Amino acid sequence: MKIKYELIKEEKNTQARLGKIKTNYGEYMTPMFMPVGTLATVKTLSPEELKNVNAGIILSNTYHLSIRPGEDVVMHAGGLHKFMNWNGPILTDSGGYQVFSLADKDNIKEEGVYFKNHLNGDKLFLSSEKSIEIQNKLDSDIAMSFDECIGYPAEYDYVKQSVERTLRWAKRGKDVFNNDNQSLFGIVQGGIYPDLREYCAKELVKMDFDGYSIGGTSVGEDKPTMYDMVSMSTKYLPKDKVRYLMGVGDPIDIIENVMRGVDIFDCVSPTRLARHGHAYTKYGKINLKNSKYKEDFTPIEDCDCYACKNYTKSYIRHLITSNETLGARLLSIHNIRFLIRLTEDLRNAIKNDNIIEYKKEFERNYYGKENK
RNA sequence: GCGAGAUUGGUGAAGUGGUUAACACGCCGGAUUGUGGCUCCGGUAUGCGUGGGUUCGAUUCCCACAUCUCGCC
Repeated sequence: MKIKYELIKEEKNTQARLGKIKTNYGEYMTPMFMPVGTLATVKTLSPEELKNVNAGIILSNTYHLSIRPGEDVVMHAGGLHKFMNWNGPILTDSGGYQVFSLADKDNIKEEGVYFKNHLNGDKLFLSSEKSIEIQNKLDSDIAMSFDECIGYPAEYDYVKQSVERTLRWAKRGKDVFNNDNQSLFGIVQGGIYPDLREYCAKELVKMDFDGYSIGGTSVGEDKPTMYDMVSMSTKYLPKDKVRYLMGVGDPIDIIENVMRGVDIFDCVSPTRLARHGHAYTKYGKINLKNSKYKEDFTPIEDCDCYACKNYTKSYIRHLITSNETLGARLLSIHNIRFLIRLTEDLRNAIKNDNIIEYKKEFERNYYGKENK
């Protein structure tokens, strides 16, 4: 089936929305946070551990899986869910972000993008049609259109022609898309330019996608600019479809963008920060590698996750500084749980129409002096 | 006991009669937003075994002492 979004409630004072999405693998409330599992694994976590932090949809990647093990391997395994033993919904990114992070601008052509395989240097080609075909074989629940994620700063003229091309790619992908068991999202680009965001969003809506993403943010711009980019995108998206802000993020960014009408987020931060020894806490991000935690025999914080229920900062610090994988795993569990719990709290705030107060309180703690 | 060589941060070490004593590791911090776990960026010896001497100036040259290593008795 296609995913279905049901708008349950709009918050009184902001554009925040409480919703529910129905998928092939159950129903989930939004706003929600999707852990990133690029290579068919949320790094260091087992599916059981993901369930235990109350994860809903997880994200995986077309480009990476196509290189290794190859989409045919995944297909022969019976699809991504069976392959990785995840019986929840999966969204696959199209490889569009890799256009931004891995390809040379000169290699972005109308027909598609020429990459150098980041593992062995092999020449690779990814196009709108090919991305859809791969995602089809991977058998994700939600596929993304192939787009160009534009960096910042970018000249108006470049962004304009890039948006036009992204729209043509979206159309081409949709034309070859033929799978009643998978949904397809369009991606709003347009950089920092309001008229291009508007144009892109409206054109995508005309094509009638199953959901809409906002891309091209968090690529070097400052926070107010990023929030504006989101506002000028959600403004033109239909209320009866889900909105997904790609690659964000940071706890404060999640709150800010929920207030701008975003339903779904994903970000590598919780797991990447974990691998580098950082933990989110109510009182801000902490670095467990700091020597002050050497003999801190208390949990990371008052939290319901497995790491906080069973381990101390001192022990996790020891694991991280010793490069033991359990350290990264415990911190990943905590950080993902932190962001998922944040979205749970935001859902309550929407129900109670007090999201502005919630944000103020959150920021007071997060940026406060306590525990620093 | 005699002879030779050595002694520079937490570690391995480079180096020079004249501004801030190289580099690496470690350590101490920081970064990380549609994932390369890679990585990146800062900081880290007021000091060159100890005490004298030569010199305008010594970690560098000279002397004594201490300690270490290797050889000989």
